[in-house]
Amino acid sequence: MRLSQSFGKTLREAPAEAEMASHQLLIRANYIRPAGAGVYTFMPLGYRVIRKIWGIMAEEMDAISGQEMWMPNLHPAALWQATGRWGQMDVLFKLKGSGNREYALSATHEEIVVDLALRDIESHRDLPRMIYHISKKFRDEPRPRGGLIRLREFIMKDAYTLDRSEEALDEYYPSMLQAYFNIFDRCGVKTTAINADVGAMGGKTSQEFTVPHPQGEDVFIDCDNCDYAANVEAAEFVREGEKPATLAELIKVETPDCKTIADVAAFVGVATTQTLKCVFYWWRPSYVEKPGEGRLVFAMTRGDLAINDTKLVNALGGGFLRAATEDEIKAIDAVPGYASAIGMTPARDMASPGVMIVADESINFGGNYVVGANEDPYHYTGANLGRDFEVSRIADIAQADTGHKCPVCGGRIEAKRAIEVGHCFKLGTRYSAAVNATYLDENGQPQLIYMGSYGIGLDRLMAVVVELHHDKDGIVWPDSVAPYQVHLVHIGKEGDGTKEQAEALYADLTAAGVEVLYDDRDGVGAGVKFKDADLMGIPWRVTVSARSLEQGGVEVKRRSESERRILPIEEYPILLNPALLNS
RNA sequence: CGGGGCGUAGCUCAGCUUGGCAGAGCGCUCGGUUUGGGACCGAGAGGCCGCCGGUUCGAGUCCGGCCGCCCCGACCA
Repeated sequence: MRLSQSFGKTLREAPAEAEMASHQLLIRANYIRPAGAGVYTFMPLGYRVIRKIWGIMAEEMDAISGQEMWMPNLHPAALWQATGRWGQMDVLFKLKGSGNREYALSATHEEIVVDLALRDIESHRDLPRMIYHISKKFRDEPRPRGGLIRLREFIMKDAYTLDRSEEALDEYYPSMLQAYFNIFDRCGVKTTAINADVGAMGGKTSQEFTVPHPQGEDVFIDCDNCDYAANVEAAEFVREGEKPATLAELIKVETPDCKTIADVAAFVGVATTQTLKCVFYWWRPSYVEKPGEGRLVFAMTRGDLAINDTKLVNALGGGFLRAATEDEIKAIDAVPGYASAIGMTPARDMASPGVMIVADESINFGGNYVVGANEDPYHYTGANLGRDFEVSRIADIAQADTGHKCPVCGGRIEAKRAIEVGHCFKLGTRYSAAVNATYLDENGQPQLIYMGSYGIGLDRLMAVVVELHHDKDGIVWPDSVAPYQVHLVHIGKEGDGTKEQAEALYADLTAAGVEVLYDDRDGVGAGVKFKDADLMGIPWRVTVSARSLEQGGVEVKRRSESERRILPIEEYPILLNPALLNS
């Protein structure tokens, strides 16, 4: 490609709204252009990177028996209604065609795949199968961010497995995880696979591939001593603390202006571990709230810990939570800021009357707590579970955080931010059951198909590659995903013979199949060309100039290194295989 | 959806406090010089100052509403 003919140009300054390095550099270096919030055009260079990543993914998927196909992005509403997600997935873009036909834009493709399975999988002989495709996803994200990190329209590789049984799925699953590691390794991205909550995707297990990054939107827990790692939504930790040897007397004390745990602990003179924190939620079974549906949930944990909403939902067996309103809290005679379970009748389960009180395990690792008196402005001291109040159930609902004890080795864990680049789900029969997608087993009996789904965001991965591979001057692409291998730079003036040499080299390299970006621009200073080359980040820079020719050849420089060397012209065929230059 | 910030030339930004001719640098066009790290001289083009309404003799500037974009949070299938 001749730079003199390329569409678009590099920018000296990044648009003001770009904050992340990848966002700034990809725009400045002419890889992407914004069309709106979370919507980008891939310029010629950017599209070449996407195609490189695409190729790596296709190779790795094919290597584990994947079959590449191409699924639609316009989804008839009926498919989404069949799985129950039409009314549940809030980020689903919906649109109407003529005659009131309704469609969804592809937010994901489980619906398409399970419909295919329904039609085309008939016998156990048709299983197992692994299919995948790379195409656009559309999600009405409330807040796109970070350039290509979080988009409303993005490119995803998603693979789907169809198996006879859970065991068959379990057996295949590790090869998918390995393929994922291979893909990320080949792209120059070191990932950590962590156990994550499955969320509303359904299913039972999921592994999230993350890259630690300060501007990531995921928080995960990492042990500094062993390899335990998990998303905070699923991370376990060891509660520390002791029950008191003797129970103190329950005493009501006046605590003016003490609305927070820290206030109360300081006022009464105890550690926050000797307090109980109470948070009120409104639980409902479906995403869309319906009048008269749902109930209040009273969540409690030791005062030094925070409640994790996802863990709480899981402890309740599913559903959705929002913060309870003041009226809903008052309806059970609790006083916000001074609430406790004292005097309340806990519900036995979600269907029973009383107050649904869920306490974190941590309350068993302490006692003689300071708790609210359900009266403004009073607290009790010396409160103890069993003697002074009861709960509906005790579960793991507190969020793991930095400094907590590792559940595996007993070391200390740390909360870190990360960017999620891939996710593998064992879906089980969540979707096949919804549409009754079955196969006939050896005995002629219909059995539900076991599914798995496995996604990687290509554009997000591209951004992460840049986050990990750049310096002050620009991008430094790994060879594997670089849009071109050689950035050929011509410097010289009319009639000094340099142009002819550069043109000849360009022709030879191109004819030999080397991917060359050729800066043939006339009247552009050497400084500009070098700055652009650094910005664009192509692995090898080859300069043809009067100076290099005087020194006997062309100058070769690796983007990632500062060393430049002269390669004699007669040895130029070595450039036909740039990998040789590494030796 | 809550909090904060921003919207003026392709990009970065001044001008708004205190209403009075629409500005700079970079980029772009033309001519010339230059040619190893974002060069120089000269001449140009380029604007619904986000949109709508209000106040005013007069609004980029003041007031109200809306839209868009960015950041934090919520959400994140």
